[in-house]
Amino acid sequence: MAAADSPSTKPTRRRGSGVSTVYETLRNEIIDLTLAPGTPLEENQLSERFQMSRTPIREAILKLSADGLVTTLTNRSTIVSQIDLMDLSSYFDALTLMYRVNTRLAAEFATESDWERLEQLQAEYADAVERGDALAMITANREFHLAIADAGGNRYYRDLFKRLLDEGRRLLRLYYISFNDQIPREYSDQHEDQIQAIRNRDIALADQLAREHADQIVAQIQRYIAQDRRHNIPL
Amino acid sequence: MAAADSPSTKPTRRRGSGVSTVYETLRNEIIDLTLAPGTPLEENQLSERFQMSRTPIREAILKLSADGLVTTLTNRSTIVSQIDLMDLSSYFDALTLMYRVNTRLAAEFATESDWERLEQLQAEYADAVERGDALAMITANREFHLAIADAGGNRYYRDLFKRLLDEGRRLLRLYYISFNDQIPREYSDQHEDQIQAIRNRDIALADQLAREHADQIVAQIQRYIAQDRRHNIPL
DNA sequence: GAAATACCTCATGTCGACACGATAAGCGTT
DNA sequence: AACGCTTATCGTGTCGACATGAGGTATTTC
Repeated sequence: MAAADSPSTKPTRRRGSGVSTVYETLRNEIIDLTLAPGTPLEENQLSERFQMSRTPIREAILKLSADGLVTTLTNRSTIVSQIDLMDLSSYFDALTLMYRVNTRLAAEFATESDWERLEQLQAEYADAVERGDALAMITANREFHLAIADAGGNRYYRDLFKRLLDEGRRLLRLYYISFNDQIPREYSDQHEDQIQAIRNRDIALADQLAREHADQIVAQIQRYIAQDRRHNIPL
Repeated sequence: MAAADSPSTKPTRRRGSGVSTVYETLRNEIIDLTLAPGTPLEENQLSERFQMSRTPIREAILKLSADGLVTTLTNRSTIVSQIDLMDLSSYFDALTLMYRVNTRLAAEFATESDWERLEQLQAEYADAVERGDALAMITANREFHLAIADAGGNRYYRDLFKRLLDEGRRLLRLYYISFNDQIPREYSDQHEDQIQAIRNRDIALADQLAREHADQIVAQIQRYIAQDRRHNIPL
């Protein structure tokens, strides 16, 4: 029964791997702006690209849809979700709040191993800053903040924070572009201060730092967008 | 081409309706505890029940999984998610915070039409309380609070709030059971006070009321669970 | 020449079937 | 009799094909 006649035609990836492969690949491409907002995702095309049937593709797209990363028009193609500038204030508001509550919880509940993980991730971040590697910065930054959320231990806050960081990674990209991929040293140092506050279980200070950190990022992005918009005003 | 030979064999629901039908049906059954936590969901069985292929079933289950309502074990059956009592404090914490921020935003930004909608929903809620109809209470209560979130206008807060209300509807069920499906009048009145605070744009008061409302529900559920647990202590 | 209409194209929604993995059962061995 | 191995069974993961509905296009009419 083992019709192993043509092993070449069967790369036979592991059984349940199809969906997650497609999901993670597309997710990264969307977040890194490799796939621009508005880009249509055709199942057939993806099917050919990933060398698998439409079924896993479909399920991956469904997951992306649940994450809000793609928008699916019924009976019509699904496209990469737009970054809508209308909701920016909502976004910044939520991001700031999640920064704060997660940092507060981390200051309250983080354990020694959490501290170590934070310092390790911060080291990676600092290294990326040193090298001027924007992609690495974004990744490390995300990991750093997610680690804070993990240390805080609230699943719901963590999930929303993750969503905000992911959905906003496209915005964050703007943030780094606005510095020409060179983050001033002081911004990186903010992370260090946060770690210290968390270690000292100084909830008030941690909250304050988180708030400042968020405000700073928000202000920077807003400045960039305002500037960018000026160029796009149609006359 | 129109092979309408056997119209009886083709009830032919509308094209894209399959997934959402299954999704909403199962979702309600899970939330109403008709499907107890741990119940396995077999695709074949559901396929037969809903009279459609496994594909739409599969996609519906995937959406439920994204909502955290079901847990899928790879290559193994998917089951209705457990209500894990470990995360209760996280849950209550997040619920309280979402109560507060959404109510604050509503107090700040709600328009006249929002007020009207709130009063209408509150009337429905009061009516359900009057009749002692627990299911209607839960539904109306959910609608009421979601309306507040809508009035607040922050998509991210709204979505998390919705998730909390849904995921917690199973818990909320306990809340109502603890009153024997009879909500004391004063709790219902809290809604009225909230509407007033929102209308008066009294953010501080709205926040205070939201906090008290949430605290109250949390305390009640915790009391119920503590009581319930005492019976289950194994010796 | 412009608008409305009918047709055509094509991506999605749905279907039935097959393959693989994992558990459960049956068998043989020590 | 207990343990390990082989085999049966079941459900998921994946596949290719068909049906359907929504745009786009060409044609026709005013």
